[in-house]
Amino acid sequence: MKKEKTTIHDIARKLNITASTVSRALKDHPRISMETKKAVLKVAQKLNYQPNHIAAALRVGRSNIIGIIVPTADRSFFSSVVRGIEEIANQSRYHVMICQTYDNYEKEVATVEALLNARVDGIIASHGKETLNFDHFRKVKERGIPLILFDRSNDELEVSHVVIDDYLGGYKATEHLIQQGCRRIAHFTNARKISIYKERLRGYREALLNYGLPFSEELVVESNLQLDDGRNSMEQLLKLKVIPDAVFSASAYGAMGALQVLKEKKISVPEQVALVAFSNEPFTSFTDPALSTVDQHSMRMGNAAAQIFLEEVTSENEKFIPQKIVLKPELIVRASSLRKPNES
Amino acid sequence: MKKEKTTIHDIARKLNITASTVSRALKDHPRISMETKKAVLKVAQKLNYQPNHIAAALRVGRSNIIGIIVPTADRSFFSSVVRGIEEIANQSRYHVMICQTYDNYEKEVATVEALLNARVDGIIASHGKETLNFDHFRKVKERGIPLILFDRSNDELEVSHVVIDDYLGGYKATEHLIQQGCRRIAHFTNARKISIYKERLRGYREALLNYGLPFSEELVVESNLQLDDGRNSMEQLLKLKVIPDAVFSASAYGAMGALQVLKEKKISVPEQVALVAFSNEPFTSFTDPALSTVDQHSMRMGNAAAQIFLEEVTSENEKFIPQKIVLKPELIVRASSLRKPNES
DNA sequence: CTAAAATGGGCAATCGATTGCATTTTAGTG
DNA sequence: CACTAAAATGCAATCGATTGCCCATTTTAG
Repeated sequence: MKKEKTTIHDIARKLNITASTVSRALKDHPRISMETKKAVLKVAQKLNYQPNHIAAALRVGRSNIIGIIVPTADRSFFSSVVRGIEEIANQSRYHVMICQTYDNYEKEVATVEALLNARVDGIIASHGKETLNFDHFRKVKERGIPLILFDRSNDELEVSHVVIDDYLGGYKATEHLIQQGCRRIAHFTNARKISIYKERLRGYREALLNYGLPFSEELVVESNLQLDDGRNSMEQLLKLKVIPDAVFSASAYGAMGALQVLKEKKISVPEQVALVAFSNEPFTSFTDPALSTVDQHSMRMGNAAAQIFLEEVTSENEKFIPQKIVLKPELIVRASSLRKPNES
Repeated sequence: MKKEKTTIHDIARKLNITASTVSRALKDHPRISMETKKAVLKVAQKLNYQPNHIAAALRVGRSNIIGIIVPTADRSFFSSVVRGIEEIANQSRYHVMICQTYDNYEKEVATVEALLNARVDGIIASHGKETLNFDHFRKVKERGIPLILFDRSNDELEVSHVVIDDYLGGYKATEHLIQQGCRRIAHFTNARKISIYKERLRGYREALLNYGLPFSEELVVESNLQLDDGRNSMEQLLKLKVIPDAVFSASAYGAMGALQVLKEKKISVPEQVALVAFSNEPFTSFTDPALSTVDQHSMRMGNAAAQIFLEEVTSENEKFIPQKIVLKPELIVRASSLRKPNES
């Protein structure tokens, strides 16, 4: 394999000018004549010149890469956020580098380290469920590089973040169930008390309260919210003296598990037990009945995060005041919670 | 924001030695005494030294980054492959940079360019559906950097690739349906004739032939294989004088669309129409009935691709002979095609 | 017709780590 | 104690692009 690497020096030599001129010509610097620019461009073309961004990055101290850290890229929510980020970032000639932590704390710390060493210009992250210690993120700020958290976030950290109003989402979901006539609504929440789940729970609780319904501990089931957890939680609920007439799950997978169990036991959904889930994953519209969900406007979340990054990176020198953007979630009503079709 | 950047020179100064020694000490070079190494490590720690990989990359000409190009990261198949790649790559201190093309040709070309300029050490890619011209990939090889294609690939290109035996997958799926008693099996294929779909179709055809069933053009429906396409294709099939008693869809989403239509029309699955789909996306086990699928061993595919990369990158100088790895797909039988439960 | 301004480029340092080769230090041997 | 091999470290060039500052022509203005 021949790796004929063309550099600006090669171009310069060919034209009997210096590398500086070539560099400027390529960047359309005003101090270079049209003639020279054209000549340079032509030779660059002929020699198949490819700029070495590494060299440039070293010199100017910027890599034009945004590091993105997500627990996993295969959840529609996260990949949509990434897409939202790319949409904005690409317009400003930034590229993204996506890293997955698989919700593993060590891997998350290592990833931050790696991105820092790769000299990314900023990091947009959603931390894992295990993450309780945020020193690694603090380090990012100390190094003076923009950090934006999304979805899952942490208030102690003085960084920008864009989240959705989990409280409102929880409230809306619960209120909807109440309006559908449900009176004994259960809730699946995460055992790990990260804020998004606490907020969803709070919304659930407030809604009950507002509508004069009792809040009952036995109806709140903690788990990891995966499919099997949802199954177990549902089975647990079915053992109660009085079973619930609705379940609001803080995750789509959890709701899916519940749905499976209900179908296996021939309990009709939504007539006997109505279901609403957080996270509008695509598969939720494929189930039978289709799951009502709380949509998180993931794409918009990515847009917002990227936008903040751009602002933050340009206002570099001055002290940037961390921004906090809270998006409103949207309730998407599908068959799993629709008891009165006319009200839709 | 203070960006106190510690370099090896700072460490050197502190210890009255040279940067070379520090560099070697940090890399555990045998020519450096234990004492010095310890001292360097200590100071590095104290000064919170973070190596600048960009500088190193410029010098040694390697970035230790593998670029991954996928149409979209939010399909379970692709994200599993990525995970498989990471698994292997991380062990050898490589990081991955995931880029999505959204099946857009221009974006794919631009992405290759960007990765090349970012000086990645290798590219592992699955090209988009639109891609017919492979010059951008050819360029990668010309630059002497390893390129491995997976899943979707192209024979003209003399590069390594790891694919599954789409033919076998198509054959197995069809054979299974025949064994379940189906005699009039339809097939959803992609309108764009990329090889994976051609192979699946070929497998379907061979199976019919082998079992003495007629191949009928009217039973092969071309589309883009998304959810709505599946719906349309199914509706089209239902208009035939004699409707099929099974559908083998080349994509999971296509099968999902068909399933929806069948349920809406109260046509029982699998009794009246059995279904099998390619791609074992997680949601396929959530549907009702659960979809039988052909699993592509995505994680293993990623492992293999990364493995090839490593081999290729180490045998750098000698001419590397492109490897071709073909994985065997696995048929996962679920309710959507199980007419005789006992045979499972 | 001349000084000042504009125009077009060149020089050389720089970014931070790496590495072949040279040099110094240490240890070992007779 | 001198001498040499081995061990430990220093020197300086290098990777490729960028950029502040300086220099030489031209052009413009007065």
